[in-house]
Amino acid sequence: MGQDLSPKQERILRYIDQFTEKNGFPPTLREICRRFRISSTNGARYHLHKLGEKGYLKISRYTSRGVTRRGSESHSAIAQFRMPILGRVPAGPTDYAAPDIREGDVIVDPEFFGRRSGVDLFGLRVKGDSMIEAGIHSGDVVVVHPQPDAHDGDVVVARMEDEATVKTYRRRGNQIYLEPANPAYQPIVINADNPDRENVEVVGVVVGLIRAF
Amino acid sequence: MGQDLSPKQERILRYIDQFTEKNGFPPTLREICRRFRISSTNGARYHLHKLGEKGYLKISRYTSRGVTRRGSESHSAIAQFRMPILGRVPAGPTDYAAPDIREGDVIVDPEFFGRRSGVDLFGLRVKGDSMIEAGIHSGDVVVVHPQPDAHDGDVVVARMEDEATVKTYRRRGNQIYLEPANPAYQPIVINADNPDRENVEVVGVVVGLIRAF
DNA sequence: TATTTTACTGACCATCTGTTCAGTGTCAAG
DNA sequence: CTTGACACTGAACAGATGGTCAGTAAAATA
Repeated sequence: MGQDLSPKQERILRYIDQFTEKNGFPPTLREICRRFRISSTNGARYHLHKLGEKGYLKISRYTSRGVTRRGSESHSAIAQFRMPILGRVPAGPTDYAAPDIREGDVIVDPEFFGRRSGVDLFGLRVKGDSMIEAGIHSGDVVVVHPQPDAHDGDVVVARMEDEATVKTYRRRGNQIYLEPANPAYQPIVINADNPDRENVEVVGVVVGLIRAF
Repeated sequence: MGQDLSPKQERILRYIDQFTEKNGFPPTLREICRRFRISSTNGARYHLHKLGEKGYLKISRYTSRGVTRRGSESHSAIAQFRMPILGRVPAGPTDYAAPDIREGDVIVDPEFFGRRSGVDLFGLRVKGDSMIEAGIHSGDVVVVHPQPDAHDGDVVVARMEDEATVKTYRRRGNQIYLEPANPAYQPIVINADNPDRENVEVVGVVVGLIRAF
């Protein structure tokens, strides 16, 4: 890939990268025109839409500066995200803003964990050895995407009463099992018809793990 | 710092972060107004200029979407480090630049792994299950600090012949053991007086681990 | 109690922005 | 010579955008 671009298109793409990196926002049509001595906005527009068709740019319609990088290299895009590490499970649905339970921050790369953006990810420090056979040890930080449901086999963070646990989510018929990866612990059963029972709630899905030795 | 902001100002700052992360460009005055139910652009403008004065935002005059983060970004720029992920152990001492074995990049936070700088860290994708009891699974990426020696108990990356393995480093008298964390595998013994023997070499110490689910 | 600060409203303006349309010159292939 | 793709020009337009001004209601401060 990259061979399907004309020299000018490649230069324009580079300019958009540079401009965005330098200013924090993409250029307007007219800013591109000035840079490349194109006297009509439609000239720049022509190239941007070509680049859009080829998958190198995303163009938001009727949106000023609505031209952003897409695709393979993904280098100069700001992939980093400052993720809060929490000591215990957050109270509200996604309201992890409470600073009293914030242990610190880590910079993570959402792309590594298969997400385009890291906006609502949070880290949770694991206590206990209930998931030791899944390679999740006490002291590890799991990267959590908050969501109230999960797929069969997902590793999830669940809240029971006031405690948080990391478990594997299993669905068998209308029964939901939260299975620990440790034979010393018992799985938790939730009736799918009435998930509120037993005061168990899926907080989110574990999308990653980081550990410091 | 951070205490000099009103709750609303903090929320607006968070919104700008989230919007920019999601869309690739900052919001307009009116987009901020809509989000916070402010009916006048001057209401949003008022807050943005407060945030600008306090150094949290840079505001480009007469520029659409000309509002960008300051401060937290420069803070995170120091901590962030783009670490190469390698598919196999590098050949030379710290010569991991060879692009043919570079699998990709991740952005990591060296501080999380207890290092002030991440300049020479590299990632290594683990194959095999020799360290499964230490919570290191096949497919995990270990964060390696290249160095030829280690302390007793360190998890290290060692090269034997052409293969790389992750092992626990143990020193007993003048004997060095590289112990797998899997009873199915045998420990490797190195004579401390002559480490070159048996063609075994410590490549570096594992300082961290990252895993995508 | 009086004054200042905070956080806006509402109206309006000049300019900026993306979009559209009807053409134009260049160049290579048929 | 003709056709068609490419890379534009030039003009016009509706709506979006940042900026300005005068005023206000509530809260904090003196």
